[in-house]
Order: sequence, then structure tokens, then C-alpha cells
Amino acid sequence: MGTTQLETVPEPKYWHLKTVLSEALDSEFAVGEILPNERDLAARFGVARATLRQALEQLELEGRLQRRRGVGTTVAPPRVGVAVAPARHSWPGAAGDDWQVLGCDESGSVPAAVARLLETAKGDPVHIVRRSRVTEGRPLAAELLYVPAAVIPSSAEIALLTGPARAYAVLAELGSLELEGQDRTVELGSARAEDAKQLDRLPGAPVLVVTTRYVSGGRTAAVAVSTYRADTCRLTFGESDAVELLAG
Amino acid sequence: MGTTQLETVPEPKYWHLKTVLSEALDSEFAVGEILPNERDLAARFGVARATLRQALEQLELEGRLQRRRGVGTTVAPPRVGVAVAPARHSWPGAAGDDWQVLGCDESGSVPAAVARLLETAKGDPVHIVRRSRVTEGRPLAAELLYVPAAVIPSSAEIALLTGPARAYAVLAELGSLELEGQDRTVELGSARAEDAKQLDRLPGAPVLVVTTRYVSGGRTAAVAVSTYRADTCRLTFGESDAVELLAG
DNA sequence: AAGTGGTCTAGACCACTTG
DNA sequence: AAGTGGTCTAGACCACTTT
Repeated sequence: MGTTQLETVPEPKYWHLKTVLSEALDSEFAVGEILPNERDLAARFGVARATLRQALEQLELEGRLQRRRGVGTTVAPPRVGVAVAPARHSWPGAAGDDWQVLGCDESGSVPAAVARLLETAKGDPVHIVRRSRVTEGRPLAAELLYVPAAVIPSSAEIALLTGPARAYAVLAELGSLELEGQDRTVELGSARAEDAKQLDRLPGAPVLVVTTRYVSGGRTAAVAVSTYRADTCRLTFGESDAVELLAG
Repeated sequence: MGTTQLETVPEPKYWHLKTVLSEALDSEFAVGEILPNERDLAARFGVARATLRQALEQLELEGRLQRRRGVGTTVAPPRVGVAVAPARHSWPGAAGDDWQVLGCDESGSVPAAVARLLETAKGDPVHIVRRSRVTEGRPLAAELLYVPAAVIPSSAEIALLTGPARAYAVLAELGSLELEGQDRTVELGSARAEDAKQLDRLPGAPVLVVTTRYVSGGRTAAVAVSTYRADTCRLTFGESDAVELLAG
């Protein structure tokens, strides 16, 4: 039939652009270096700014670039390896974990998916501990830890405390229970407004959502929803720390 | 100072749109139902199509929608829970794993990051087994398993085989070694052209990249790079299968 | 005030699937 | 052939940071 072109693949411009930029980043730019601004780059490649932005978005998603409004686009450092599953199973807040307590609410709402895991009904009181994970001054993750008041013996007394003091009390009580097991899920999400602020990103930024279920006394005693910056984090699971060391 | 508006937050249109659509999906649409086309939806909400698309993209990223060119936009089913870490540590290809062997190359190139884990030099021969993970006829993940020829005793004989036969031979040899440990990392990526085809997505689609390192004889004996569809998959790690059952 | 990335528009054409 | 989502354009204005 004449024109049997093998692989007639009209590659989208932004895809090709991404490849070109990616190679340029490898060979011609150092980490932290500032790229030309979007209008200049677009002109240089002879495309509309929107098309150029499509390529930049992909590269940012892959952790190659970092863009900040009012500042510019810089070459991102390699992703940070973040240990998610501690070698020894332990409660959140146990000695030596990498989280910083921010506060504690009880009025906050519990997402339906979490309520299902906790087996709590709609109005049941739940302690919500807010925590944050930071490395080298840069925020990595935001967390909400949900603990049904029913599993904490002295919930009534704890309810009198406020802020961090209350959070520490909840964690302390939790630590006194026997931890029978835990399991996790990881999925892609987009940052809610609050998380985004805490993570120094815009709302909607891609995040890795780690949901950890803590089992004690034959029931789900707590659920932690940890929201990691997908652009800067590589989650590590493992028996040894070898991967983290190698990949650094 | 007059206008001290508390929280002057001009919420972007696409963000508000996303919220509205999300609630509509919860209350007015069933899984699998087809939404009006983008031009109609944009007109209905009084925004440009590009703006509407920004909202749809977010919802697709979160696994709420599924869009297919030439077909339309449908309401996506809940994400599938996919077990990533088997209860008992075992080699890939062990009895009862969920992967289907596609073939085996030796000529393929080894990404720098993988070569680093394998501690192989640039020209070293490496078996590359291609596998695929499918559930209910829908592709979940694509995988490339890298095994240095040096760790397989009978690599010379295996090199005479081709396609799946060779892949099976490599897996069999691997299974005869002692597995000393394994660890994993999870990060966000975008689908390469080949993966995209295998996953029935467009190139650049968001994926969860799971890198598994298999240790034997004091060295990294194999590295598997598994690329999961981020829109449809929720990766599960855990001691028990409880989470998977609950979340189904 | 100037410069950056983020949002938004109104159009056009293309690639793909389906009747 | 008709209808869908995917790509691309050339502009405009806004929010934010820095000078």
C-alpha cells in the first residue's frame, strides 16, 4: 500500500522537549543552578510557553527540577531516601523517630477511609495528632495520626490538655499499649491546602500518601496518614539500611 | 490599614472546580458512568476548556477519573490494593507470584542507577527479564528484572536460548541461589514509552516505581524495577493481608 | 518596580475510537 | 464520518519574591 512507514510516531513536542532538557540537565547544569526563565526558554526552543511548561512539569514530577513562584526554576538535588518502615516495629513517637509533634485536635473531622479502618462511627471522639518530618531544614512530610479516644484509657484526663502537651500525652499512652502488628499502603495523592502549606508546596502538588495501621488488642488502635513530597522523597523499605546508604 | 481581610485566598478556579466535581462524583455518579465531554463541561461551568482539563487531570491523578482518547471520561473504580512485599522473602518467579514472563534481553541498556546497585561496569553482560502484572485483564505493572550474568553460573548456556524460554531459565537459576535479604524503594515517576504501551497509558503517565534489591552471596544479585500505574494502584506492605481485605 | 512562575482564555488542529 | 480527549498557540493578567 505504498507508505508503510515503520513506527509513524509523531512524538509530542513537549515530550521531545523534556528529553532534550533532561539531557541538558545531566551534562550542562549543576545542582542548584538556575535555569533561564520560562519565556526565554520557550522562545529559545521555538514553542509556546504552555508547551514548555508541560515539559517542565514532567521534569519537576520526576524530581529533576524545582520551581518556585517569584524566584525561578532550579536544578533539584537527587531525591532524599526516607526510611518508612523502621527495622523494629514500634508506635509513632517512640524514642528516636524522626517526627516533630505540632499539636493535637479532637474536633477535626475523620476521613471516611480512615474511619473505616478504625471501625469508628461518625461522632466517635478521635484524637488527631499533627506531626511533621523535616530533614536539613526542609519539610519532607506532614502527618495526621488518628487515635480513637476509646483505645486510650485516660482520654478524659487528656482532653483537658491542649496543643503539643496533649499530643505528647496521647503518644505516651499509646506507647504503653502492646503493639501487635502494623501494615502500610502507599498511593499517589495531591496535597490538600493545609499539607501543601506545611510542605512548602502549592495545593495539588503530587504527594506519596503512606497509610499505616497499628494493631493492638485485636483491633486497629491507630492510623497514621503521612503525606510525603513526591518530588523530593524516595521512600525506602527494608531490612537493612544498605539501599539508603548506596543511593545517597 | 482598612482592609485587613482575614485569609485573602483567591482560590484558583481549577481548584474550586475540582472540589465541586469531586463532590458531584461522590453523590451523583456511579462507577463506570460516562461524564459529559470536556467542551460541554467547560461551557456548563463557564470556564475555558484548558481550565476544566486542569481539574480533570488532578482528579485522574487521584484515581477518581479515567480518561481515554476517542472514548470519553468515566468514573474510576476504587484503587486496587496490590501486595508488593510478599510475606516470605522469595526470589522473583517463585511459585505463586503474580507476574507473567514476557521475554528476556541481553542487549538492552542498564540504567545508571541500576548499574550502581548491581555494582556492574558499563559493558558487563546483564540478563534483563521483562515481566508484566495483570489483574482482571487490566495491566497493573510492568517490570524489568536485571540479573548480572556473573551471578548466574550457567550464563553461557542460557545465552543460547531466546525469549520466554531464556527468561524462565534465568529465573530458575536465580531461584537456586540462597536469598539473604531484600529491600525496596518507592518513588514517583513518569511512564517511559515502552512501559506506557504495556500499561495502556500515554507516555508520561504518573507511575509508582518500586525498586527491589535482592541480596545473595554478600552482593546485590538482582534488581527489579517495577512500574505500577499510579492512577489505579495502591501498594500494600504488611505482615498480614488485613488491610487489603478491608480496603477492597 | 521588576522579574519570576501560576492561572486563564479562546481558539485551532491532531490522534484515536466508534458507529 | 462524527465525536472524544490530547496537543499547541499567543496572548493576558495575577501572586509572589526580590531588589
